[in-house]
Amino acid sequence: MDYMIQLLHENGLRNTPVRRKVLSFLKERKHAVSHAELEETFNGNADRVTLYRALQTLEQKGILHKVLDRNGIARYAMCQDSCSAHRHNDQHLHFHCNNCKNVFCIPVDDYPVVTLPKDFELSNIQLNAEGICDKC
Amino acid sequence: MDYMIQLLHENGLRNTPVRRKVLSFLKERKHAVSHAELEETFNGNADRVTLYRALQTLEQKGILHKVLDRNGIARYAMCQDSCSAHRHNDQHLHFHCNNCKNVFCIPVDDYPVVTLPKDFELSNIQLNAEGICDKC
DNA sequence: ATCTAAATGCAATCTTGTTGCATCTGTTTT
DNA sequence: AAAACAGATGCAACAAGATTGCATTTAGAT
Repeated sequence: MDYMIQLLHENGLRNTPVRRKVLSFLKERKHAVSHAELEETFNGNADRVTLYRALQTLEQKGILHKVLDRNGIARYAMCQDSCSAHRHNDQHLHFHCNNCKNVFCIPVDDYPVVTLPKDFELSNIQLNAEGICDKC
Repeated sequence: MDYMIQLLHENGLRNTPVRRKVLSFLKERKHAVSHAELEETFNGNADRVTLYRALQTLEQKGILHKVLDRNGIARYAMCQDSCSAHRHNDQHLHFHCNNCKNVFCIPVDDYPVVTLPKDFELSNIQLNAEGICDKC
């Protein structure tokens, strides 16, 4: 719990209940969580908008990782240490479970090397997989 | 133009103005197009909903390929010949231009092979790239 | 304890996409 | 060529995710 406070402080963010709770909730999960799920856990103790803004802020600071699920809905997960406000380390695979709809971040050893057509400038590559997760 | 009619006929779809126009428009483009863009080109001559339904139908028949852009918004492109109603050939990369937001389908030779954690069942993998396209 | 910028809560709004239903039209059949 | 019918369209209403404006509250600095 102390860690959350430090994390917020390091990033020049105020230590507020919503942010603390979002972080400690996501810390526990190994998969990316949607706004709706998060809102449920707050059980009416946080405004929808506040939650949206908290997630947005935490993502911009490089604390959370944002990934769109198969329906284009945003999900958030704790970043690896290697992420920062300026660069998210995307060198992992996002596994989308077709049953529970959860998104899992899975490390990948040999990331594919791709050559693009002329005049295409690459900034990063993402790998997405679809299937059924271990719990389903 | 005759080709569109044949294409619709082959798939047991009626030859309607909206479908024909959607197809001939997408035929010209080398990138995936959103509903909004498509609606613009119709200039008020097609209902929003009709357009949504046309795109949906064409995708279900394996004529169009659907891909979500960086904002979770659906974009459609003509499928390769290898696509069918039952199986979309996804063995290509989707390049998302950070400037014009267009999505390009780019063929890839060596598709990555990934090993997942225990009890994860893989059904398919997609490759997404981000950057700046040739025109931007 | 005071002060201020940052965070929150609420209402309103926007965008993407879907559903129900009455009407119209492409195609098939006679 | 006309009738018939399933399939396609248009309109209105709705739903979910997400954003914006603004007044109020609060964390943290002085």
